Amino acid sequence: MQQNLTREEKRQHKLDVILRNAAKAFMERGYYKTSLDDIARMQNVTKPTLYYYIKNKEDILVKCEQITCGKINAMLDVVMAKNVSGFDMLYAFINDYIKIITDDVARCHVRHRGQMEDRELAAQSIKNHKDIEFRVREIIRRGIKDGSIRDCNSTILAILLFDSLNGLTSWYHSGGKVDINELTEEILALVTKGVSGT
Amino acid sequence: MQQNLTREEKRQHKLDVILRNAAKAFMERGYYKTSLDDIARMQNVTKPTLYYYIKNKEDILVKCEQITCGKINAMLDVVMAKNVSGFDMLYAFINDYIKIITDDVARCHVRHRGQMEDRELAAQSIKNHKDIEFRVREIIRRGIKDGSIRDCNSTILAILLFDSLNGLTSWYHSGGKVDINELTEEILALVTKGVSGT
DNA sequence: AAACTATGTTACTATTCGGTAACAATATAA
DNA sequence: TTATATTGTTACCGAATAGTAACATAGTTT
Repeated sequence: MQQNLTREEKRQHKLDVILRNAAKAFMERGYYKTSLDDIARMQNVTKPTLYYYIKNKEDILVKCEQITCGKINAMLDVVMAKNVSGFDMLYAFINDYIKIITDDVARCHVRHRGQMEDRELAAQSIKNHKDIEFRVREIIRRGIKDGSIRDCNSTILAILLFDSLNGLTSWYHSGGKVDINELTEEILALVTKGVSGT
Repeated sequence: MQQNLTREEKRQHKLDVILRNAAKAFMERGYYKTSLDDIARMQNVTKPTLYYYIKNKEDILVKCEQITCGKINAMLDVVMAKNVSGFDMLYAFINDYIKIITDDVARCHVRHRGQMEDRELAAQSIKNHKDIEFRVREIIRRGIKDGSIRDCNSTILAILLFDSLNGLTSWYHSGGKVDINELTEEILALVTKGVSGT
């Protein structure tokens, strides 16, 4: 029992390392320019070993997605349960979302979302994101209803919001020059007030 | 002479068709999942024929970029020459930018910018975008100076702006459900006023 | 018409890479 | 200790595909 758990934990940990390294490489060199041999080398193992942890190359993307969507939905559960205005919910969501997606695994997911070659997997991937988008739209609708958010097309706003936040993944990476707190401040100010001068 | 021109025009036209078809395919199936044979088939020619018009596969991306950046810079020349406030310039830029990038060749450029395998080409590609970003930052700085734009970090604002606008390329395509004018309206309202309720 | 140039084809090469079969070693359990 | 499950390796296959060489044909010029 104790041994089984330890073994299972070791296994889980190795999978995490694989995903993290693969995600990082996919972001730096691109999915197709990163071979499974490359990824295996990072772990100091050989390619067939990877197949003990993943089903195939695409499965790496799927697993990155599951982890990331799980985090986002859990965060949304918390945020949407609060008894605050729609605007405050949206504010909290943006704040937390930035923290979640500035991570290699999440960045990898955002960049490759819906691009699996397997039709079913791609469809599922798109659905996962649509579900999240729908929940944010619900937040926006509540905000419009309670007057805390300007009356606008909630669908377009939700998409635009995700576009700008997800855009971060292509240039922001922890350890860079821009401080995440300043970045978050600027984004929240921009989303809240827009660019107009006083 | 007349014939030479016609021949040159025909050549240019064929290149345009190749770029347009390739760009569309790259957006739908992805760069690596679209083979040169696929692209050739769309023109009803064979792969080697393509090499009469392009240097290699990456050259398609380079040419899409040249066309698109050319358009954007020409537009910026016009917009920045106007004798109006920084805010009005930014407004005009956004309006025109949306029209430019909702086109397959431009979308292809945005999606593959800086991802060439050739180091030099990738560097040049990034520089091309940075130059444009710098010009927009200049617009923002002018707006902050003349008070028409809220005091903010112009670098971050420029990046965020491009992120949200470029994000359009991954979901908006002419002929879809969303009307480009309504989309533009919503974006301009969002950028201008933000999401806050009155 | 003849010479030349532009445009296109068929057939091939070289390489990369995802995935697998067969086998080896190590750890755990009985 | 012996049997079993887990984790890893070496060596290989098959398919895809970017790019090229050699050859064919149509259009243009003189």
